This record gives sequence, C-alpha cells and structure tokens, in this order.
Amino acid sequence: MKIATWNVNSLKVRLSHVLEWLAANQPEVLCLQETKTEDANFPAAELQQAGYRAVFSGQKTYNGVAILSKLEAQDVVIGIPGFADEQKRVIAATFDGVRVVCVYIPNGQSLDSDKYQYKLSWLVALQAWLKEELVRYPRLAVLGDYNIAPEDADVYDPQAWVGNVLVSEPERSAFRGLQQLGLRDSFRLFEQPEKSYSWWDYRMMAFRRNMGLRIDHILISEALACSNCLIDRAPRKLERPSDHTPVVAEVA
DNA sequence: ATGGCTTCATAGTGAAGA
Repeated sequence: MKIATWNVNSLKVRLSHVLEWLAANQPEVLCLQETKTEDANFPAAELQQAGYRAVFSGQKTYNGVAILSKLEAQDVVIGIPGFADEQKRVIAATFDGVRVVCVYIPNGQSLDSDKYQYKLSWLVALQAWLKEELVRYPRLAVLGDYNIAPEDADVYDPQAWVGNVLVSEPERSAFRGLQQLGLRDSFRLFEQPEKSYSWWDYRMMAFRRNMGLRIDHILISEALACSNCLIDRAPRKLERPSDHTPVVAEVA
C-alpha cells in the first residue's frame, strides 16, 4: 500500500500539481496539509474525477488537512480527541485495516513565542492520543508536516539553525517521544541520499542550493511492515511549487 | 542579510509560514 504526505501550501493554488502527482504516482492514500480551504470549497469533484475520495477538515487562510484515498475512509476522527484546538491540524481514518493519521504540527514561530508553547503542548497531546490509538489500531502510520527536523543530518546548516524552532531540543525530544511509542521514522529505515530534505525556503534560491530541512515525516508502527520510503523532489521543480515536497512510503 | 518568497487576506505600520 503506497501512502504519502504533502504540505501543499494552499490546495486551491496547488490542485493541478496534486492531480498530476496522483495520476503519475497512484498512491492509495495521500495526506495533505495547509489546504487553507474551507470545507464548503474543498475540490472534491475534481479529485473524484481523478479517482480519489477525500475526507477533510479545513478553515479559511491557515492550516487545514485532508486525506485523499482510493478506498473509502472508515472511522474518521477530526482533531485530537479531548484537546481543544481551533486550528484544523489533524484528521485520521482507516483504510484497508491501516490506521492513517494526518498531522500538521504547529510551526512555533520562535522559541520565545506563545506559539512555541502551543506547539509543545500540542505535541504532548498528540503523543498521549497516539499511545491510545496504537492500542486500538496496532497497524498505524502518522504522516504529515511535523515542523521538526529530528537530527542535525536533517538540516542543511545545523549551526545556522541553532536557537531556532524546528531544531530545538524540546521539539526533538517530543519527536523521540513518538518514536518511543514504537513509531519508526520510515525514511531512516532505508539507505538514503545525503542531504535529503522535504522543505526549502522560497527565498534565496534555497531549493537550487539545496538549503533545506527534513520536516515532513512518515512514522510507522512496529506492526506495520514498511518496504520503502522516499522523498519525491520532482514537484518542487514545477512552476509555482509548494515549498514542501511529497514523502512516500510503501507499507503492508 | 532578522529577510531576500508565497499565500490569503484586506486595503495595515499586513500576518504567518519555516
């Protein structure tokens, strides 16, 4: 089963890229973040035309998540149960016995920001929920934009990022907390090219210079076999790309 | 280089992203 995640930075702007990518790659499941689309405007018809169903939780301007799939979604959950959050950042559903959790983890802005505290408390709630979710659904994958570069190897210039969000020790510790639940960073289960990233700043010709971070991840439970994981850089080369590029895993 | 893009928003001295 091919599953994937992609922060599209506006589904409205990126719909043609998504449709092209689905046609070329034919994943069973594609998790989207930053759809920035209210549910009433979700492009369900265009996606259905392409052979994909969708479940989604969106809002105007910011955030917004969706899961596109060939199969019908079952047991859909929106948000982290019991965690009050205005921001639409989580949607989960089951496909063919595989629990798929789509997350858009907060950015945090800066270490002294209230948004950073929100990010850390959000990660605490996520871990507590996933611990329960794993009992209910041992075959589980968590895909999305984590806004965390787990190791210095996931950062083009670790020195330049010291003191910044995405690389701080509390965030990395929270990421390891998810791993301690038995969730494996599928990308690191396999030999990968050096300097593999999933996001590049729009500025400074960062993509051309490969000044990126690996912050989009697919975590896989131990009960779920994983035979491959890769970052597909191709969509980042298109005209008017998202600043993130898809991450894809093969699970069974 | 404290942003140099990009988006959605509104018409801001923009906000936010990462």
